[in-house]
Amino acid sequence: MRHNTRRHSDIRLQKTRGQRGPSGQIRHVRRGVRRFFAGRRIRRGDDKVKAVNGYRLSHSFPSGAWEREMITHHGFSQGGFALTVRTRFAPSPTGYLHVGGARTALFNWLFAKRHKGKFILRIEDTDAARSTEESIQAILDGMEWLGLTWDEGPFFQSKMFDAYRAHAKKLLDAGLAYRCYCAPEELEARREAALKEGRPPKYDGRCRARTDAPDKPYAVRFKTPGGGATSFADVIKGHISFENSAMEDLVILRSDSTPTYNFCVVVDDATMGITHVVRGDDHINNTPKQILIYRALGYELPVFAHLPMILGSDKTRLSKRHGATSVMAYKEMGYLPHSLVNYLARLGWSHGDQEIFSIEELVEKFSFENVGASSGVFNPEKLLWLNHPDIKEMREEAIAPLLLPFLKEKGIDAGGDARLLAIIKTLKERAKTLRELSDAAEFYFAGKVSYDPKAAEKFLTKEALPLFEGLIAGLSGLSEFTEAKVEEVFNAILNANGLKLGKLAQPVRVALTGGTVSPGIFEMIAAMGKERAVARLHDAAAYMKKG
RNA sequence: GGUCCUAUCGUCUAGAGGCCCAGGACGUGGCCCUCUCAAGGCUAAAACCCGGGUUCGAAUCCCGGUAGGACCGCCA
Repeated sequence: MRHNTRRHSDIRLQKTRGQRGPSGQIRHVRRGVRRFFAGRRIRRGDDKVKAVNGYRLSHSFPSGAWEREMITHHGFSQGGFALTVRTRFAPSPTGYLHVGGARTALFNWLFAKRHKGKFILRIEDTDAARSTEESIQAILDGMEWLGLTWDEGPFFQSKMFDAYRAHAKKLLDAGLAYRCYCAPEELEARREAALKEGRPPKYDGRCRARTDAPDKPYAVRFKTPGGGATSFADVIKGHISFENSAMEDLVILRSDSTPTYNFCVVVDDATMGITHVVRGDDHINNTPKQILIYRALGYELPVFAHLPMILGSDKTRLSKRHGATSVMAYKEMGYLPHSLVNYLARLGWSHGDQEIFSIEELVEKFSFENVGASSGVFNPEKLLWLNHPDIKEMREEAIAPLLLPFLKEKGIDAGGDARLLAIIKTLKERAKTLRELSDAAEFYFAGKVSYDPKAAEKFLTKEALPLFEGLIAGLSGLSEFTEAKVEEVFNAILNANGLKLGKLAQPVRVALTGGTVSPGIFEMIAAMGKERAVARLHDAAAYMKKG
């Protein structure tokens, strides 16, 4: 049953368990539950009071608002002492860092930075068969390129098996878990049969009451409570509740005694002191299981924030079909890390009408309150649009080292070229990516210009020959080869012949670049340098005479 | 099939019961500027999933549909 929770805005948080803060110390802050509930369609049960992440929601707050930040910053105040926010990114090393993972990492990072907390990197490599060294490196590279530096780690789950086993033993000893001797093949057969008959494919718990201990390999299963519900207040999605009866007794230790995901996550997040678990909303269904384990282990719950997924253009989960999904692929396409970060931040999060943010602004303004609950489509065109101002506003000195590898791919070694900065200056305003910039720069370095046939036919005509001769003479005579001086030479010729700039600029453009598209004619000539410009004009003049 | 999540222009979003016959941005069309191409400026087309309810008043709150997505492993 759904409630109009907005009307019940007299809701407060009370501490019900844990040691983090005395009850009754909740400040009133203006931006409270109204928005939280308004946009989130929070559901609440019929009962007036619900336990939520160790707090209770109840209808008694006199000020009529609820401290939203209390959930967001859960664990903040402890008798006046600030506890630091600790977030983590926990990828499994089975491939490269993709944009979805990068966004999850970014939001974790942003939240930690925003609250001067710690951001932790943890590699979830319990599946030895699928985890690879290359993947680990690829993820690290991607994070580093994006500037998502971590304060602790990387930690590897594969090195912490003892801790998981110890925790499992604790549950076993407490009677909160049990040994399951069912063979995997047997379970698989039962699952298929259940699916076939339309029954939920849930483990029937047949080993739960077992008192014998056969000399067979066994898995350890967690005892899920048969009744009741497990609910939590997600900072992004609102109140979420699951019936315990729908959950099965999940395996926490495999028969080879390696731990499983849902168990490791809890043990790690709890022992690493993670205060805010920020991850994709594909984990929502895992959350109640994890909460149950937290409780069984006697650990305090973190705050959960489930980010909506990133979809492809056809609104299905983003995958290679939709184009590049690897973060490093964007580096290779000539994007700047800031653009990707800016784009990813804006995909799901917003701050009024603002589109462009510096990293500092992002850190300053980020809040889960402004993260939308619905999934978003990855739009490469908008990312491209964002990259443009980044390149435009970057100093030539900063662009140069990034551009060199792209030029090198074309066989151009511009490292020692004194003209490089001037060349970049002419190009950067009109390049959306570094790759585009390197493409556009190619003509500057070419040994000989090859003319686009159509352009040559239209512009490199006999009529233009006298103008070229005048230009060659004028440019050759310049002692100072600057943009302004070049322009003076042009103007003199234009005035003497009563022509508009277009009449001269286009033929010259073809002569110098081979095509009809280039930076402004004066800046381009100046950047090219006298020697090369004059030589190309000579070549063009010779071509005109022939043809 | 079960569970959970979600729903405003093609896309990202603003929206906190009246400031909304819905604002911004990308993309698209037009015009201006102009030595080409971009950029820039102006401008146009373009959305509240449907049905009930609450209310003097609903994009907004409630209920029900519908649609999309995710998850249902001894994967993570």
